[in-house]
Amino acid sequence: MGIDLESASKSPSLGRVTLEDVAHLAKVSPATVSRCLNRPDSVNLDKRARVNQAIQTLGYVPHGAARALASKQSRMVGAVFPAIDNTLFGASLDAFQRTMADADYTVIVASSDYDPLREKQHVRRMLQSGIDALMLVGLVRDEETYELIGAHGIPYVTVWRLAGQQVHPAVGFDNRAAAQHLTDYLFSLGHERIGVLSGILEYNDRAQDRLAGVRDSYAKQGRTLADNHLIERPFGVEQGREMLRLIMSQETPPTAVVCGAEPLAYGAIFEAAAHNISVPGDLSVAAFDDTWLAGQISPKLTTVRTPNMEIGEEAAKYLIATLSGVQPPLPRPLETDLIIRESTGRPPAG
Amino acid sequence: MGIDLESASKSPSLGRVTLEDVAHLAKVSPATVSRCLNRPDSVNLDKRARVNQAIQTLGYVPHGAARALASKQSRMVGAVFPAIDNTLFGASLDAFQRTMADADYTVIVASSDYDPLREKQHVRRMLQSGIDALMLVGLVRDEETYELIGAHGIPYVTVWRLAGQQVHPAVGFDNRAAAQHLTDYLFSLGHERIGVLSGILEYNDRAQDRLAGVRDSYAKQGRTLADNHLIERPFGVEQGREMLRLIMSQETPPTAVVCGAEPLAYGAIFEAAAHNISVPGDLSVAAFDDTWLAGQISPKLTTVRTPNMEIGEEAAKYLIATLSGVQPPLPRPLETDLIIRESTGRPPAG
DNA sequence: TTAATTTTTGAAAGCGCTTTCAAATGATAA
DNA sequence: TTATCATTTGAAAGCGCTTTCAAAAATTAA
Repeated sequence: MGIDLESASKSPSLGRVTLEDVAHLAKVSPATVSRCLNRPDSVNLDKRARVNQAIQTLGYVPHGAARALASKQSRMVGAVFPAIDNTLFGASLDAFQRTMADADYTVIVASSDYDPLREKQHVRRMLQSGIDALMLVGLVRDEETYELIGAHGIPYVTVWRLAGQQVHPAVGFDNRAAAQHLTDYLFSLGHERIGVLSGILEYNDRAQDRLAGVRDSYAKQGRTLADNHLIERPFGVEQGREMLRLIMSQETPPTAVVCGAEPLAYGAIFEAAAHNISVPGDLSVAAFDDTWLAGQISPKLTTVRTPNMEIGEEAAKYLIATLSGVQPPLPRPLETDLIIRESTGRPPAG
Repeated sequence: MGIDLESASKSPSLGRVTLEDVAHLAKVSPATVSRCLNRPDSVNLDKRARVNQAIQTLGYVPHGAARALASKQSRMVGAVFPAIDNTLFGASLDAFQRTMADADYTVIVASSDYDPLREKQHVRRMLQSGIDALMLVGLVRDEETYELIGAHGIPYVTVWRLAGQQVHPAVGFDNRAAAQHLTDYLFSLGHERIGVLSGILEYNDRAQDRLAGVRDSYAKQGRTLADNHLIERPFGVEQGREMLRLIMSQETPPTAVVCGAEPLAYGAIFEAAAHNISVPGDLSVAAFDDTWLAGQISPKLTTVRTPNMEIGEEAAKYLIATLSGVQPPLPRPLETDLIIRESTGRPPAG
């Protein structure tokens, strides 16, 4: 059962160093050691010193599972993203993890591949691991996922969109308004046929919102988005190229396209170049995200800057506050900016 | 103390559902329920059915911390990357997480920002959380970090380079050989002055290896890399631009540059374009990574394809095997490919 | 100085599971 | 049928911590 003072020097790595070992060495009770770890102020100064000293010399590392079992909190939080191999969610995850680490939380991460069932699996697994809180992207998911979380009674937050009618706490921005604003701008340049290159809409409420925003803008013009001016494909440059080809081969092609995400826009721009379609001369291209490439590529991309890092950070802060007993105000919507660069302009004369 | 048969229906969410509750409902002992969870074959068929049924109706979710405490394994593994907000490590993380999830492991992730002290912090925290295994990038780190891991006796694996002299298990590829190969190619085109645009070398053995590879190639030519043809900056497009400006303003600028990572190369290409430096006419540009952009940008980038996903997957497999008692063979070096595209060519005539 | 409070401490009872060990059951051989 | 062995089962003892509760020590008031 652990080590005591003398044997410590003799057999340094004989089994795990426990809190009890520390207690022995420091000549206090285990309870006191525990207090030193959790509420140091509640213990006498010299005893605290002795304990810290003992911890030091023994190289004691608390046993998380034991703590979690006894205290009913693990100091672990979960985050499930649709994908984690891209800059977009990567930035959110990075900020989330940083903020959590600063508050001494560890983060478990998983990617759902835009699949609600897979997401549910991950949530279940995380719940089982004992997470204290959870971050999820968007609001649309398998109902059972919400039930699982509810049954465990842990706080959670959804990100990358606003709550809408829903009751779930949300940290994000108004995709719909942003899309409308962007489309309004395109209309204001004189465009009349504005196409949409969207990611897969199913299970992706952010994409749905953006499409709705475009439609709102159309409606304001007393127009409607032509069916053949909306194309839907998975996110990716290749897909962007393909979609551009498709949409430009319509009988009456659009003079501008709104892309649901930046890779799509890059694909569109590359493919346009390959077909001698001038951007923005013949076709305006706009998108969302404003990643590091947007301002570098030629033509520089007109795009809506989305608060990727802020989302991760604010979501973490919200959860941390909730966990520490503070009931934080519902997070305010984050801001987006329309960044007008070179890829958009007036429609061609003809 | 939990719920029993009748009260279950009356008060569904009154406290946590425990294994004991399941045992009651199924009319077996807790031990048997535990066996159903862990080694189902060791329990009688109809009893197993009763238990599963009970689990179902009660919505029982095992308590991870309790399991970890009793069984001495948490089914959690850790991964700390220098950064997680980029496609490169993102792809590794993604593959790692996927593979781990398939083996029913949960992954804790953190980013160290290329800072060994921060990395040590994260490792400590993860160890405390009770991870069963750990993945780390590169070999160079605070010695104490290795000691911590050693003291806990958990398996670990390092990635993104080969083990070299070191005794640490490593899943990766030979950065040095790849860099040499790339530089050889540039020399074979007739270049004589090949510059290097490197990431920060300190604490980044991958970057150091790549630089060494370039030097190897120089040595083969009986030449040496001029000091002012090596520039070192953090990874980023902006930095790439800056470095290109710097290196091209030397008295005798290089006719080719090897970039330590792709963002640097894009920066270089963009900045070259801005200064009417033709790529590859006036300057050849080559890099590492082969991300989604490399083949799309103009000029298409000559680059070394690195096995990002494979790394994550193989690292996970290695750890999973080790954890399941199989002593896996030390992982073999992964392959890289030199992908020659448009950004490299013969040096200018003059 | 002593009594009344407040603060600090330790003993002990769990937290929810796994796992040993021995008992009970079932299968097989004689 | 009975003896022998293999398979299933349950009782009980932890795993390493936290936390209540009551006792002890330190502080303040009287």
